[in-house]
Amino acid sequence: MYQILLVEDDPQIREVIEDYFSEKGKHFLQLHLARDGYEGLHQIQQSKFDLVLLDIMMPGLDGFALCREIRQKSMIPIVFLTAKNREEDLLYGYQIGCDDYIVKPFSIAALYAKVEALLKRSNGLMGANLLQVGNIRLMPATYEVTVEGTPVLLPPKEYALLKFFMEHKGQVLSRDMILDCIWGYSYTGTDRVVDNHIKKLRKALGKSGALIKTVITRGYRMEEK
Amino acid sequence: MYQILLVEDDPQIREVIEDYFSEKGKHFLQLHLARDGYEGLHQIQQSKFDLVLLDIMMPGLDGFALCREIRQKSMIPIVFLTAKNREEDLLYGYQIGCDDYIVKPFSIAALYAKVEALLKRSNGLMGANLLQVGNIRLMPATYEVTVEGTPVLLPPKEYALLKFFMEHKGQVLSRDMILDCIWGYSYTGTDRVVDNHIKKLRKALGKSGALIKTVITRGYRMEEK
DNA sequence: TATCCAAATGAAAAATTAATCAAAGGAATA
DNA sequence: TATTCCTTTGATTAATTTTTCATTTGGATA
Repeated sequence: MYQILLVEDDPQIREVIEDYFSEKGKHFLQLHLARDGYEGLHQIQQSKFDLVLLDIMMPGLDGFALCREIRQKSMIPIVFLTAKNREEDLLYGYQIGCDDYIVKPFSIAALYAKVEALLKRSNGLMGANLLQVGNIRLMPATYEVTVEGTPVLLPPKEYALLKFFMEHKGQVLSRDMILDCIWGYSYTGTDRVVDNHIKKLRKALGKSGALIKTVITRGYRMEEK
Repeated sequence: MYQILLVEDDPQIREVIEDYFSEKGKHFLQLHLARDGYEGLHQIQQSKFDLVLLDIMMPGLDGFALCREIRQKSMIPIVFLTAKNREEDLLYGYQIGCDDYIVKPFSIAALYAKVEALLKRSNGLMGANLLQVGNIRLMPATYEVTVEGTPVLLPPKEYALLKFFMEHKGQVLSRDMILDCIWGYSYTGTDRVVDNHIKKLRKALGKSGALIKTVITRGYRMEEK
């Protein structure tokens, strides 16, 4: 039984979603409600969820802030519910790691379908805190990495690098950012280190190493695929 | 020019942040330093700031106290810098009105990105985050460019050129102006470079390349539509 | 309209800049 | 101590930027 959390301040929307989900997904999922960001945060700290539906505009702690909070420690799928077609907001949402969004006024059926798809996708993968890109898999809990099913042993820096890339697949990551995040801001050496570790990582990943593309003058990017 | 105040007792962190911000944001923001809560409070009473970075743990007046103090009269964005993952602290931080926080040891790049995003958002400038002309779209945050939905990878100069045109669509931009803005005042070469990059850019944009018109003897202009 | 000149285009070579790679010394770890 | 890993270095390769120049286009003028 999947546990879903809906964080939404509009009681009417809460009710509509609850009705639909509890009917359609009664053998499949269970919807929990939070009336604002703080309540949502509290619930997330209390229990485990498989997916979170987040309204962006809420008094107090808004959807973005809550999303960042969640992303500090979890990769569970997050879907933003956003009023209006504010693409700028969505862009920001993607930057901080949202998985999808849906624009109000939306069709409940569409939302349900989205949720179902995300759950299936993350089933046994992300849900169990597992990162997957292409046929590279990384288990943060055990530090295990497999490529096409066969285990690959990575030294710490390469592992951290791979994890960082997988956590931010699709994004261009500058050498500066990589250095800050993996080496720490007190690191003073040259940024050729990054190149070299990228090289080693690509080699270690075999064919899948090609998923890490170089974006000249800007850094590197892992293909979403 | 945005005015940022950093209140932090650790000289090393102050220095690292100052260095990074004064380099990265030199055309954009100005960082002011305070060594403790009292100094911070004093500065805030003296001048206007657009954003405050607050260390939580400081001798004397701590970050929370200072935040409450600031919130008495101002809603400017406040970002906490907090050691360790002390969630109770953070929760309390949100309650007294902080906008975001970042956990030490943090990535300077991440902090910078956060600050930039908050400044833009609080200034309603976030809309300027997605440029669209015809069916060309450019996302400054991710360097992504799409034409009719399909991604186009542009080399740095071409990207900068396109961005410049999209930011000034409809205007005739002289080669001099383009050189000054993209190549910089110190560039001394010929202005045929512009022509050539225009040529490559048009080619890269396919049919949409025709949106960049040449205005003979005056320069180039991007059609608004 | 024909002619001329100035300006813009396009292709390709040259120069510059960035990324890759291998090797070796140093540091950390077992 | 032995081993593995990290970092630096510099040579090599790749990509991008700039220049050059022949060709084409546009606009003014006779």
